[in-house]
Amino acid sequence: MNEVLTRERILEAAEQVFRRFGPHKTTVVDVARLLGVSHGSVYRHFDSKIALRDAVVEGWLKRTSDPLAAIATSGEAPAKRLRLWFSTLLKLKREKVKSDPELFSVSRTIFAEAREVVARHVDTLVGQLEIIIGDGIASGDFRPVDPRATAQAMFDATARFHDPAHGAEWSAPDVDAGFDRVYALVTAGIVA
Amino acid sequence: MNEVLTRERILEAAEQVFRRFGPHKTTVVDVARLLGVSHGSVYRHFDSKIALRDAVVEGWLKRTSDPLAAIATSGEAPAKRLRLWFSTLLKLKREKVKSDPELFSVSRTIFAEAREVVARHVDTLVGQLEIIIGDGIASGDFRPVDPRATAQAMFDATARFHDPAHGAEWSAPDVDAGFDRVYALVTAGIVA
DNA sequence: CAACTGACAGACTTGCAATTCTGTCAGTCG
DNA sequence: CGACTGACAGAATTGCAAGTCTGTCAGTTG
Repeated sequence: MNEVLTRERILEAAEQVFRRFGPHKTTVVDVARLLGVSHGSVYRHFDSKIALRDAVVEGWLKRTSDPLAAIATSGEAPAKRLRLWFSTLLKLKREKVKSDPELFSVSRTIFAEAREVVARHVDTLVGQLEIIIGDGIASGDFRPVDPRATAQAMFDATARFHDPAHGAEWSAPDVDAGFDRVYALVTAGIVA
Repeated sequence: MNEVLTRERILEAAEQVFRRFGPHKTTVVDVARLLGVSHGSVYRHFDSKIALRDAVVEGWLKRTSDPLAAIATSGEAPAKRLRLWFSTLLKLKREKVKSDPELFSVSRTIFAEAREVVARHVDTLVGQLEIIIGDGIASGDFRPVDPRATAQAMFDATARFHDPAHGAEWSAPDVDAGFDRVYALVTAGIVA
């Protein structure tokens, strides 16, 4: 209340309110109220409600990409690292559906609206895959494929198992078997 | 008007009205009116509006699976046949989004609500892929993989390019390149 | 008597008045 | 003078009254 109003404090409050009321019900006035300021003050730090929402989504997505970055740049053998990267991605995504299915289903809409932020996130993830594949080629574990194109293709090929658009299918009992089949197929194409 | 009222005539009329007013706006009374009967008569042939809608969608999906069946059982070389099958699948799906986005969007709703119709359709398609892959193994063009599991994996791996949940992404300019990358990756794993 | 109608109850949808929200900006405060 | 407020216009959303639809069934028709 009596501290300086910063971008960070607003983001923190916004996330708290998003979580409580859901992103669509949340108003700028709600966020301002939690901070004990008028909503006009929020507009000194964010150009629009959309800018604020995008910033919150960005932070939220970062919580997925950061642990994956650690895996991508670890010293683990590329084949093992690749498998761990994917299983962690699926684990993180599924935890999100389970822990808050309501927020997850709303997040699908939010993602569709915040295309740019999500595109950047996907780019980050594909970049991480590219590093693993590049390392695998260098070590001779993978065939000399184009790392960027292959990273993109692997990400797209596994979309059914990590894209929020398919979230409803993840509770089926045979999803794990389905992913294993796809993973076996796509890695069959790159292992030396 | 003066002919006997059959399931087929109702389906025909229903499809016509669906196409004209959009499936959400269409009422059972609209369908009955086009046939010159009361809506009560429609209920002699279909248990509910949902049953009628499902039957219409079933016929619609058949228009995708029938031409694909012809390709799957053609005498073409398996590798070429596989490629043709997929490019036809994508072409048909994209035509549907373009020519009738309203009807297309309802099929998305049906995915969540009445899974049975769609599940049967997907089973049919995977079965067709299985035939092509089986033929390819017999001819020595493909490695001796499990045809059913591989068919399922190929279908899942290409979901982003044919699953209605991703329909909005198909208008992007780089989708074709994206599909080519994924196709190259998954076939790299099976060609002998 | 089989094929059909149309009135009906309750579920669902629509339109729109009332309310609430966003984004601005002239004005206050320390 | 820079951080902040709050009244305001127009956009967006909500709630709910009025209207429409689904599914049924007793009654009509050829």
